[in-house]
Amino acid sequence: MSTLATDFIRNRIREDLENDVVDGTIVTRFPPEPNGYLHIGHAKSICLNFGVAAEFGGKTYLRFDDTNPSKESEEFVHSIQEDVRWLGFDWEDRLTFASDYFEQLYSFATQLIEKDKAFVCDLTADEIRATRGTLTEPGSDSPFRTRSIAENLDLFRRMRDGEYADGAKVLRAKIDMASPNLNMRDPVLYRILHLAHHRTGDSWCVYPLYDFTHCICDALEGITHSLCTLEFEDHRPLYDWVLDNVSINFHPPQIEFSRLGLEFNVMSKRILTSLIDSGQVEGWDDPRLPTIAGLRRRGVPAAAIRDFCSRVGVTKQANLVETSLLDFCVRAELEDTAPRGMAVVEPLLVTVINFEGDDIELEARNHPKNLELGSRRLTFGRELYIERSDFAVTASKKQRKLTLNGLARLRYGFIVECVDVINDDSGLPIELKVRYVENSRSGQDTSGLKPKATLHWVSKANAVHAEIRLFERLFNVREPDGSSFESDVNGNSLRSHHGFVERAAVESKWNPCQFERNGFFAFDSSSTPDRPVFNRIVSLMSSKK
RNA sequence: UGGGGUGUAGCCAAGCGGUAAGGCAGUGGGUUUUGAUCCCACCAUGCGCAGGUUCGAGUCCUGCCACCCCAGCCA
Repeated sequence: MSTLATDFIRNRIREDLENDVVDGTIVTRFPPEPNGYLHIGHAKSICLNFGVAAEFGGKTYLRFDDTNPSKESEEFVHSIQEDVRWLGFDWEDRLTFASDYFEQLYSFATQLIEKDKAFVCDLTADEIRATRGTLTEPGSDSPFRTRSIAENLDLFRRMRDGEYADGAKVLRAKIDMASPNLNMRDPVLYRILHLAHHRTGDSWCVYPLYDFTHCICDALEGITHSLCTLEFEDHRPLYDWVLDNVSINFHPPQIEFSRLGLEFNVMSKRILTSLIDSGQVEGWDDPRLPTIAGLRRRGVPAAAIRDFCSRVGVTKQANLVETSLLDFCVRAELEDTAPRGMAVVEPLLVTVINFEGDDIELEARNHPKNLELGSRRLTFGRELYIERSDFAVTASKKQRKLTLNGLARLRYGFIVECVDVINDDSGLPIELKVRYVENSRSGQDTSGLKPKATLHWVSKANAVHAEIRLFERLFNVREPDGSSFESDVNGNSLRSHHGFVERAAVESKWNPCQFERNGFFAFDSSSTPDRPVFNRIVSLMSSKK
């Protein structure tokens, strides 16, 4: 976090500053389309754009690229702002919308017509596709390409005035139908869409396309470095063409970097949307999703996401980052600060048969090293719970478990010896009878006993019933493409348990916290005081074999 | 077989002609009442391949190969 990043973009900016190609202040922008929630791939771009500006004393705009009213909505502009803010970035007064510039955009389009650089085309979408040519063959000119400037001006005006139906006409740039770059084959600049826009309402029925809009907005806002992902590399000539042919005295350079790939995850908004629509997950904030809202609900700290993005770096190489790196960042962020408590996910009842009288109060540190986190009282009594998986009738020497006739230490409490196991009809243990060693109390142990296992536990008197949700990867393939949810989606990605959490963790509202030996947890948003729900953010690292 | 890109360890990623950073994962060891944390050590005679230039090449040149992106009136 503290080492300053040196990637090809920051190097470029440093050079531009030194060579005075920008005058002192660098300006970037994060330009999401409000047609979905943000995901961790967007976080990479957000961290880059806002991070770079902060590092070089510059400014960053949050600009919504809202040129397609058929897909966009106010819900998404709200969620996106919330997510960017939560990630820790501030656009101050630089919140803009491409739709703020619709009037200027329209007049720039008119300019293009006047310079004979654009024309109104009556071809249908299918006809345009058919005359675009292929990757290896040139396209052919539209029969409307030779319309007079005056006619084009008139027609474009009438498009705006609503005289034509959707799709009846488009405005096209007049470039080169034989260009090897398909984006340069007279690309469509404006289309007719009789659709209300979430910000401009019914003011417009013609909407500009990305290639025409984005570069102009960048120029108008004085963006000194327009950073985008690799798939726009082929659009750069068009980005430049538009700015070169319109009266704007500012021309940002477009610089492309590779998108983030995270194994066992999808970043595609299309696939994310279908996951939600098909009920595979609960919504955009499902804790199994790599969305910012999902990560936040799961309990992942924003700082961990920032750290992750910084560790991943910025290059032009296609990448598929392992989830272990994200897990590492989450653990690293929580290790020093998360209070420790104990929770039993799959409880097994334990009766301490030689325990009599009042419960004993024990003291437990809330963190093994960070003493500022203080300590809490634990009660030890006749009945308590341990983790089912911590008991086995017999176990190898390698395994650290409580066994029949074996010893184990209850963390911060006493050493116990299991003297009997009671099974249900199917042979599953339902209760353990143990004896505790009176002089083995933590901190004042004179028993001389050294059990291999230290177990987490919750005494019955101190236990709060809680739903505990454990997550696994949503997909069981490293690079899901969304083509087959049936085979690719992990049916076991959510396992909900009814367990017990020690009272202090619930009452003190530790969030996030660590349940020792189980992982880091956070309250789910569905949690209520009398029905706590915990999400496991990430398990602990384990060297167990 | 058009155009645009990218190839350095299992995964990221530095390197900008002077003899392969760092992180994650992994392995071995130490500390430890969380199989956690922390600490130490190990982990590319090798940089997609083949030639060439050079005293010297991951870095320069040539030729191959592989992979990614592009034929929306999406962004």
